[in-house]
Amino acid sequence: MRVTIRDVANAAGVSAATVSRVLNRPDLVDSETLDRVRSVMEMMEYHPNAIARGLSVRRSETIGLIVPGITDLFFNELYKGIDQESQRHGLKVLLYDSEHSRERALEGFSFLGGYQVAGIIFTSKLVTEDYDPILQRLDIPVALTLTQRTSKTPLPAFRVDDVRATFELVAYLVSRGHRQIGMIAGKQSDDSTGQLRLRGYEQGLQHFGIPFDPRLVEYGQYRFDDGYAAMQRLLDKQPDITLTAVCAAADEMALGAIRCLNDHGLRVPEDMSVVGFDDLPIARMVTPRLTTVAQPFADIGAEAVRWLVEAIADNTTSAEVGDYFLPHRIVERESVRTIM
Amino acid sequence: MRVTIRDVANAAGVSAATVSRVLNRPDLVDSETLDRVRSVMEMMEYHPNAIARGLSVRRSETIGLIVPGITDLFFNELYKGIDQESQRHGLKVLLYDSEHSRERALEGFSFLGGYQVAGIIFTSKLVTEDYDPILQRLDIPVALTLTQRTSKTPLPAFRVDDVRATFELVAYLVSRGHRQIGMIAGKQSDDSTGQLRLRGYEQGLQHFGIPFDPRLVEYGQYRFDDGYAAMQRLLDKQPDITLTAVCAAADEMALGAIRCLNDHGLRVPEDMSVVGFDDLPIARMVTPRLTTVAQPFADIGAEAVRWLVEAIADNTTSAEVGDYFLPHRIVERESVRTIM
DNA sequence: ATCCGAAATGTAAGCGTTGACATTTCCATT
DNA sequence: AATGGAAATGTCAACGCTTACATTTCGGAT
Repeated sequence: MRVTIRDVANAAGVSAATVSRVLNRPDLVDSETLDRVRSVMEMMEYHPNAIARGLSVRRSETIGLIVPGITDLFFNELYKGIDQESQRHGLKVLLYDSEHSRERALEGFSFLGGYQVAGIIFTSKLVTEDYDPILQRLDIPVALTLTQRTSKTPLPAFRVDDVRATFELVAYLVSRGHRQIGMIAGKQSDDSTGQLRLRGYEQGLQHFGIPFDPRLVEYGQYRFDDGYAAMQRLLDKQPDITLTAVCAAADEMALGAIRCLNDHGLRVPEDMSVVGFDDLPIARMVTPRLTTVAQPFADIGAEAVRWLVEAIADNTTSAEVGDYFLPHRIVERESVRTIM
Repeated sequence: MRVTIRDVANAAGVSAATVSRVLNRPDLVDSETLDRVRSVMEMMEYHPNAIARGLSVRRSETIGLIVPGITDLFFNELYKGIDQESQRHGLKVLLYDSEHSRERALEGFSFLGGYQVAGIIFTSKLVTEDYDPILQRLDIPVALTLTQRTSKTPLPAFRVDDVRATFELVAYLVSRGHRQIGMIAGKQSDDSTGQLRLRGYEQGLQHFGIPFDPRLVEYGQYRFDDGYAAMQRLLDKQPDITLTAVCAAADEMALGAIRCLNDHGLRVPEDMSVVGFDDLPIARMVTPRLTTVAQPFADIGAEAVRWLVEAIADNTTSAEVGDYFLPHRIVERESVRTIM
């Protein structure tokens, strides 16, 4: 049987309330008592029961995190940012993997609710209107990361400006002499991010007077194999179309595209330039090092936590709601060739 | 205010105990009552409070997971395996990142203890004797993954046979005509896995009558940059030593080594063969695809959970303790050249 | 010495569940 | 109709902690 607050109290010759106070409001207890109780705690190896505390104060010092998939390569950085910032505020994070399923994501909310989380960070490709009922009923703050809000419920969204970033990526390519630029975009139907990046691509072309050709864009679900397959389809359209560069909506897809090109005996960047999106840790590990736009995943996570902490403190379920754009950055490496 | 079990009870005209029973022992309640209570729950959107339940039954349906670092590339797979198997048993996993620090790892135990976890999966480079006091005092089962037990406390360890696997890797290299094989090993001092793999390397050489030359081995801490630096040191020793292949103790270090080689204008596998260890998802994404030994991370995690579940049920803190070797597998890809 | 307010500590109820035990209901026997 | 026992339900304390409120202690001002 673990040692409880009462055991400590008895051993120290005080009441449980006093022990509780040395834990939570040490300023309220006599310095002598404080020392005594503390040393007793030490001696007895007392560790407060977070569950009991949670029940008593009616909320745990915990925030929930719902992610679409643990194995998504961006997950690690995002989690790191969230975890570290949470710790700074004495919060614990409870993880929930929605496995890219809408139903599981929805379940996630009530699951986390059962754990009395003080707030929830939600990451997903998409937040649609079917979330509204749940969201509305939730009496704890929710922050979105890496997603655009599309539901009616006002929710803050922490992300980069995907349109702008992709626009700049195209501009970068153009500045290197490219005019025939393909796109491997995110699956449109179920994903707002994919749409935003595609729009950025279109705007980029338009801005430089390059006509948009739908044949130059293929779609995928952000994974390596999707990138590979999309590149393959692009290649199959030759010689109908010709490309000097491909812009992928995610690093993983960019790697897939590169692999596909390599398998066809094409070299990057000599024969084809490829850019990605995300700047995953692996982007700098591969050959050629991938030119891409960096998303500050850790900052995005940390920022979301900060917002949550504030919202929790204010007891508003919606502090300053809106889109919070975090700065992206084009990381120039080796996967783009300059055309004269 | 969330709806509680008593609210449901009132609304359904039964006692809280009955509601509790429909939740936990539906067989004990009249089918009519069952339906009624259930529909009331539905209607009121009742979600049981896991915290209160945990306090009442004196343990949460939760297991703790302590990992050395979230950003370690193998983490995702391991977590996935653990999470999925846990779910199957109605368990939730609570994550704790020790950030590669011994102190934090130790803290992890009491932290998780505070959450009344029913068991703990511990992953780390090293479990030394200083863990013993804590481990011994813990009244919940603990399973190790990816680590060898070095502490006195008997703990089950789920991992691959590192010695054997590295041995086979060397054998593979030899079968491809290599005799001058370098090694990028794990930092010896603080890491048993590193030692095991080095031993496998030595045994491999010995088995094939190749003299062991300490100048051919360099050390790193498993990260990309360590691999890069170690490869650099190896290269610097030329022409004192000559190498046709390098065996890295981790995929990430193998990638670092490859980058280093590339930066020196050397091609893999034409100029140098490289093998890794882990078979991370990225191993198949890079060019050349990395030949490596696959660790079944997900299975390792799942297996550990299964053991834990059993130990929890048996209420032994140590069911069948010992080393559980999971099958590894050499994955032959493109980073090794056959020498005639 | 006396009194007062502040400081320190104690008391006890309550957080939402569960589970041992007690009570009631119901049905099959007789 | 009476009875026994199983089935269904209810009562209440307990889980470990916090917190509002009550009580005691203390030090200074009178």
